[in-house]
Amino acid sequence: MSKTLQQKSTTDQNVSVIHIQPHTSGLQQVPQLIPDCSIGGGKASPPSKQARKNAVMDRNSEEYRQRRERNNLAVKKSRLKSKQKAQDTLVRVNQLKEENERLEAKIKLLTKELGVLKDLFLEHAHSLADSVQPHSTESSTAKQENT
Amino acid sequence: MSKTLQQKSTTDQNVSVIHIQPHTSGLQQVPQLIPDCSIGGGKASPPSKQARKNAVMDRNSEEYRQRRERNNLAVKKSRLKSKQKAQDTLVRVNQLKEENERLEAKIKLLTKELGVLKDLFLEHAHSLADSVQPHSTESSTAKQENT
DNA sequence: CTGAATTGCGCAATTG
DNA sequence: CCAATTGCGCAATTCA
Repeated sequence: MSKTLQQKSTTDQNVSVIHIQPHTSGLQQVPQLIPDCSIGGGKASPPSKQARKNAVMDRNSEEYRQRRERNNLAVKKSRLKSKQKAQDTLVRVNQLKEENERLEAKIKLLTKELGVLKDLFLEHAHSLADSVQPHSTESSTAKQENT
Repeated sequence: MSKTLQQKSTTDQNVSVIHIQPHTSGLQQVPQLIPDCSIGGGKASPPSKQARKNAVMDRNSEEYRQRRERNNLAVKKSRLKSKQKAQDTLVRVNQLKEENERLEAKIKLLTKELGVLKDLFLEHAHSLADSVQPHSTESSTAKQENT
């Protein structure tokens, strides 16, 4: 029942993996290094970031580590958010359930009240009928149920 | 808005990572190899599975690979289940919302009916009052609201 | 103890 | 380019 019993070191650095060839294995051979796609082309390649992406990017590169760390942070954030939302949904379900019970109770009450009033009405009707024609006790015993 | 555009290779094998020191880095130095904790001790170590666990377990070991594969499968299964449940919860929310609307509509209807009947009653009451004492039109105009 | 199920985490590909 | 998502595998734990 423990939820938070994992805490490697927060600052990563303990993973020390060496993804030889991370993913790209039998799918899309990433060009190991692209000399210079646009030598005298358009606007002169800004720094040289495009190269890094295609050149497997050193896993020791500071650039790389910074990116990874930022992404890890983003991932954590995203997952937290996701879990929060899920929990909120569960709460919502409970609220709706309660609301439902309240409504059903109210319906029950209203239905009961309605029944009482209708009965009273029938009695009155009978009284009136009796006072007009003191011998009719059969055609007015029907009741209505609303769905 | 595309959801499923990731498909490395399903059969793994493309990861080819080499977690030098997987997790245990600054937490609990796993003894690289335990000679024989209980040499002439208790009951003689059964087979040799205990060793494997403490001995970092070769990442090339078939034992290891099989375990990993099974776990990966279990993980996938578990996550699928988890997502399914989340989705079901969302569906549940919608069902409850609809149910709520139905109930509220019904309440509205019942309330209206009740109002009509009550009005009829008041009229009758007035009629009766008029026929008995033709000059009392103030003490019976109150209405009741149920909460 | 054993194997399946969960869970936190980091990686990489995508998406926005 | 950057942050947010998402599928995935690893390892530690928890369950059964």
